[in-house]
Amino acid sequence: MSKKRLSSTLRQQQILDTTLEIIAEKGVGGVSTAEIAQRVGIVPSALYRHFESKEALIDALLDRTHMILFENVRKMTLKKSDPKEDLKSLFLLHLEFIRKNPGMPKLVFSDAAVFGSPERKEKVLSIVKNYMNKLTEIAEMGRQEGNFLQDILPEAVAFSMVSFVQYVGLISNLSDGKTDLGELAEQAWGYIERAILSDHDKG
Amino acid sequence: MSKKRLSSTLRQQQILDTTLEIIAEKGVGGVSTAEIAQRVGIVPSALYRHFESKEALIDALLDRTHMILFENVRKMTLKKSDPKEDLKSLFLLHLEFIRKNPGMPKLVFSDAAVFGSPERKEKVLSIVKNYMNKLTEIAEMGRQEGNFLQDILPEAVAFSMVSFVQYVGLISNLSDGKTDLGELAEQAWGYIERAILSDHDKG
DNA sequence: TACTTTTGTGAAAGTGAATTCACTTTCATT
DNA sequence: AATGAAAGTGAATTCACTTTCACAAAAGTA
Repeated sequence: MSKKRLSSTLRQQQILDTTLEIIAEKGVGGVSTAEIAQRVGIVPSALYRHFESKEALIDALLDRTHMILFENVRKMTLKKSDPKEDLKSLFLLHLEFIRKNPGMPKLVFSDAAVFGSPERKEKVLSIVKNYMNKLTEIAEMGRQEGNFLQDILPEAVAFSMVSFVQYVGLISNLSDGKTDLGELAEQAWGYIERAILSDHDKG
Repeated sequence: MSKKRLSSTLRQQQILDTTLEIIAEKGVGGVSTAEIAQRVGIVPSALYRHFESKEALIDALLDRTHMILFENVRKMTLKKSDPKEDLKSLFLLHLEFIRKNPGMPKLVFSDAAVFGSPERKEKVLSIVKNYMNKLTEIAEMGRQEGNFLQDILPEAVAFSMVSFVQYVGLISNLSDGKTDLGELAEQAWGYIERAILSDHDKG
């Protein structure tokens, strides 16, 4: 009933936000125009003033997610103090991010992404690759600048991070938040650390 | 047209096989009674002679998958010759298995599993836990019997294996089989190996 | 062969969801 | 205030499913 009118650009962002929220709760498959509209406070058909179709909406969300993700990872840098702690804090930043934005990994790793149209898959693949490249780059920088990380495998950092996100996502979804993410992360980090850090970095 | 009648137990297995095939291609969300029936060579409504509903069919498939997976992992054992090679061959067995049964990880890690009913999630969680426990057990045995694997972290093996499956699955799906799984596995193994094997095992 | 049970068929009913469209309301601009 | 464009509404449409049901055909059994 609230005849609040919003400019299209604002409404669009609001719709995308809401959709990501629903994805966080129910996954991409759980998204319906009816629910988006209801949460936004408009009627389903009104969505079509802002997006051509539901698929286009998801694509737009993917694009926006790509940007945000890229922005976020761009800001991450190693502080080259204690390289080991540094790397760990990178992981924790990561964890913090997916905690605050639980919809993003669920969108990127969703069935809709994996089994979508070729264009959709292309899009998702480029997100993942881009992301991993950026992470690899960070690790590479850390290796060059720090005098401790000589034996690091930059690709291993990227690989581990992505695996990490997937794994944490899986477990926390399945166990309905009953699992302590912090603890899970600590544990996972323990394994990952060994893969990333070289012998003399460990002791 | 083919008025071939099959006993229910046979038909049931055939239906489950076909469904898993479709899942491998299109994901759980891509499964329809129409397509199952068509591939099996019967009419959609005939499916209801064998399963109460489509959901029940997926549940049955999950149960069967649980059994097969458990059987498979039960057969895996370390041969305690060269522990490093041994562990690697365990990974390769694993890879081989998911290559031959691409539907299984896609079913277990699907949105339908992750966002399904509480019972469904319970079921999937027990599959994953069971599986990881078994893997942990194997690694533990390897550590006790072999005289090289003293510094192994059994849980790290399980963790790495699951991450591995997820990661390989993701990349191979997204890149449409254009990625060489063998190569990807080699690379991933390189990272994982470092996480699992202790210092003196590496050299 | 006759009878019963089981499996398969085809049409139809029921569902839920995306999308279209003619119409209305709001807002900015003049 | 008048006008036009943009945003919102509600009803209707379409579509792809799943599921039900009465009937037919096959297999098993006596």
